[in-house]
Amino acid sequence: MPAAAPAAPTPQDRLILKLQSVCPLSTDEIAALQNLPLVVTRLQEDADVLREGDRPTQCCLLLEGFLFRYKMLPTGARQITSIHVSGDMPDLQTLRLQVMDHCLGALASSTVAFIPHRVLLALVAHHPGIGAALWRETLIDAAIFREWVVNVGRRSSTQRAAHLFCEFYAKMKAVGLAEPDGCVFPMTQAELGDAMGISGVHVNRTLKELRSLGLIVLQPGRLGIPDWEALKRFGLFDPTYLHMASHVEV
Amino acid sequence: MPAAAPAAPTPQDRLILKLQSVCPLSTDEIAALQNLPLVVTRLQEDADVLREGDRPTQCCLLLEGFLFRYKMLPTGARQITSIHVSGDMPDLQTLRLQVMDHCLGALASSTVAFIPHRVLLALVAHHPGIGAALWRETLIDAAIFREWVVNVGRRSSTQRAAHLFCEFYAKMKAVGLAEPDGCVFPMTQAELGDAMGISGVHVNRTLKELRSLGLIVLQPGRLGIPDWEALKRFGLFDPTYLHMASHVEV
DNA sequence: CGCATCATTGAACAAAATCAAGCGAGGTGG
DNA sequence: CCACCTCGCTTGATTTTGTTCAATGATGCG
Repeated sequence: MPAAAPAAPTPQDRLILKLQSVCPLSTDEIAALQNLPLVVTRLQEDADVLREGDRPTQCCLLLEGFLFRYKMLPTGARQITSIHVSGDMPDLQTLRLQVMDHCLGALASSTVAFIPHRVLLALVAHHPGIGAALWRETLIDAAIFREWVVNVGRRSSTQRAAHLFCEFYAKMKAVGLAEPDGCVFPMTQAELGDAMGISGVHVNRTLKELRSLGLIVLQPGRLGIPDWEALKRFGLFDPTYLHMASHVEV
Repeated sequence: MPAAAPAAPTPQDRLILKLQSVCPLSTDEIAALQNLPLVVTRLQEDADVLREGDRPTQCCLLLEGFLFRYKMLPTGARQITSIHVSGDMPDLQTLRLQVMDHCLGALASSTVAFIPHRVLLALVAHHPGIGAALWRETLIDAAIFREWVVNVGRRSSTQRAAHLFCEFYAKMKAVGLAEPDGCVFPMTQAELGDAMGISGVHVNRTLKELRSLGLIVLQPGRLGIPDWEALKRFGLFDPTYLHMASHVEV
């Protein structure tokens, strides 16, 4: 038997941390979450977790990697509607909305933990605080969608890209996955285009401009941010809509 | 004392109807809703119910008229993110998100009923079914935001307008406010532009084209839809994302 | 090495913004 | 009553932004 290592953070711990960053939890509630039965699964890059029309019976908690939500148009065009990092539960809404109106896929190879609806519903029924925290999670999701409508509808392509990078970096920082001058970044230019509502070619020119302004250093797999304040200013980024706990700094 | 008229529908009734269209309610829960204390208020056109940064202590139920949510950019540009009809609670998220990250205004003169957070929170605590229904309401809200991201990001301006009209008509129909060939329509062309992420001038040309295709008949205050199926087809409108009760037909 | 994917660039074209002007209905005050 | 004003709608001309098509690098991997 191996010697007891310093307690590795379990998937449950990650969920507890996430919910506590949103609402305080009681000892009882924490204990209940500790005992949550989870099925941990590995996802290939580009694999779909859920497709439009699916009626899932479980929710997933993203442990490692990146997921994203998107819709396909009959024309073949794709619009990405959100990007998710560790700790997110991107299909939490299926607890109350039976049928998926969009797809959920893996932007990079990722690890997720599945929790049956049955278990989550029981948890919410017995622990109102957890229910409140989960509800709040979905409301923050909605706030981010609103901001994306603004981003796609009313910002220039350079501001749009800057704003997207700001949001991504802020989310990464909030879960401790960012360095002071950048973070991992999993999106290709084509994917960025589908997220910003512009063509891939135009993404390239847009990034070129941001680069020439010294606002970003984009290498495959990594987003470098030499001057965070400057990027925020340029993208007119106001993190209020992320509704982060007051102790998280952006 | 006036003779008892045939029971006029109270604001409470409207809320019950709305929630029942989303989740079945128990007799107990219906009784609790019947006794909800409400403050009915009249709003002028263009009046704001809430502004960015506000920390409201009540939610509003739209009884009559039209509200809309929007964000102002530092540049002065505006993006409308949703349009609301009778029965909607467009600030329900304030129950769990203390600070407003956007504005809520009246598109036309309207009547709303205010319910204190305190009362709603007690209701949710004692009646899980009502909590589930309210949560679901906010999730449908989020689903509509997702569709707006797609609309603004990936549809041509004509499809975009057609899709917006489809959504509006479907929502009006669901609350019994539509005729077979159209409905009241409260938006000016400038407001349409701010909802679709295009300029006012371009809205005009877009509408001209939809009109010339025989898809809409737009008079001030009214949206005429000569051929609903044709409009749906043109706007690639799939109402799944509205998550309406199965008995509502679109 | 050869293939696949992603990034990059140029050129022609299309969509939409901007600027500018005019029209028409409704409301107000002299 | 009518001149006048405002607001919303409409249209043309010009410029900007972004798309599409096409081709070329770069990189990594079996």
